[in-house]
Amino acid sequence: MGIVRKTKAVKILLDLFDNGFSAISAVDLVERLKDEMNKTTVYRALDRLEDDGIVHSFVGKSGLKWYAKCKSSCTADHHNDVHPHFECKKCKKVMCLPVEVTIPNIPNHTIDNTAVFITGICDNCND
Amino acid sequence: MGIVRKTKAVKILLDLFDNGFSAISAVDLVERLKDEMNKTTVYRALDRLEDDGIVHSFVGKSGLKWYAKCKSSCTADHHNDVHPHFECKKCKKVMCLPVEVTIPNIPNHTIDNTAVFITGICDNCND
DNA sequence: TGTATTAACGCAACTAAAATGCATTAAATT
DNA sequence: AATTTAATGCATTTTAGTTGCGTTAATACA
Repeated sequence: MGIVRKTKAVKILLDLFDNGFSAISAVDLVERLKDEMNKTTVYRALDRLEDDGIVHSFVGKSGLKWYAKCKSSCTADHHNDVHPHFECKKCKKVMCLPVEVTIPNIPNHTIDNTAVFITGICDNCND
Repeated sequence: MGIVRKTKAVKILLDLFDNGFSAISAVDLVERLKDEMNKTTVYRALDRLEDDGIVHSFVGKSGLKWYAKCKSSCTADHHNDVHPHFECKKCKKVMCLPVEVTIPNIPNHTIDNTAVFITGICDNCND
């Protein structure tokens, strides 16, 4: 369960997440890191980082898996900080939105997890 | 563009959607209809049905593509009736929720589309 | 109602994301 | 420094979905 060893791969990944990616897809990471580590390593390291609540994942509109660093202290089974993810159809960037989305109460349903995925045009492209 | 001919495949699909599926994944449809039509046919017919605003699609938590029949009159480019989709982790069923979800205003962002995917336990399994 | 047109189909092959098995390597622990 | 085993690399596999192409069948029209 979770990260046990601070390997080179894990350090590189954490460094990438710290240096400004709001969110990045697994595919992008594999491509970007192809000279530094095997794609299997990327997938497995991301899995462990997610297990430890260091990053969270979500699927984009196309079904691709995206990763972003957690803000608050999330754990394996408890992800606080549930925020929408936004994909700009112009610059293709995906980012976490620091906004609260409230889901109306649904009778007799137990809500476990809510994922909100928004597409549109981001502030940067909206000038 | 869209459905032009009422083929056997299209009729079978529409019949399935009418007879009680709240939502069904493409994979499930391919499996369920494997004796009646080719998987390529399933994918292509679903594409056309979606183009015509007869069904809508969304990606589940695992990245699989799901389809459900549209309630209101949706067209190719305009899907009214944007509702959350709910996956029960017990019975694995996915359904459309007849609820409004309001996304808070996000400064300088143009919102194009919003997908809300909720996981939890449905009313049927919650007894 | 028969014939022509072409959308839709079936099949095989392909693509891309992600997972798996296994031998090897390198963190951590002593 | 030696030991332990988590983590890695590489090859292979799995799975969802797509594409090309020859054939079939739904529609239109004579």
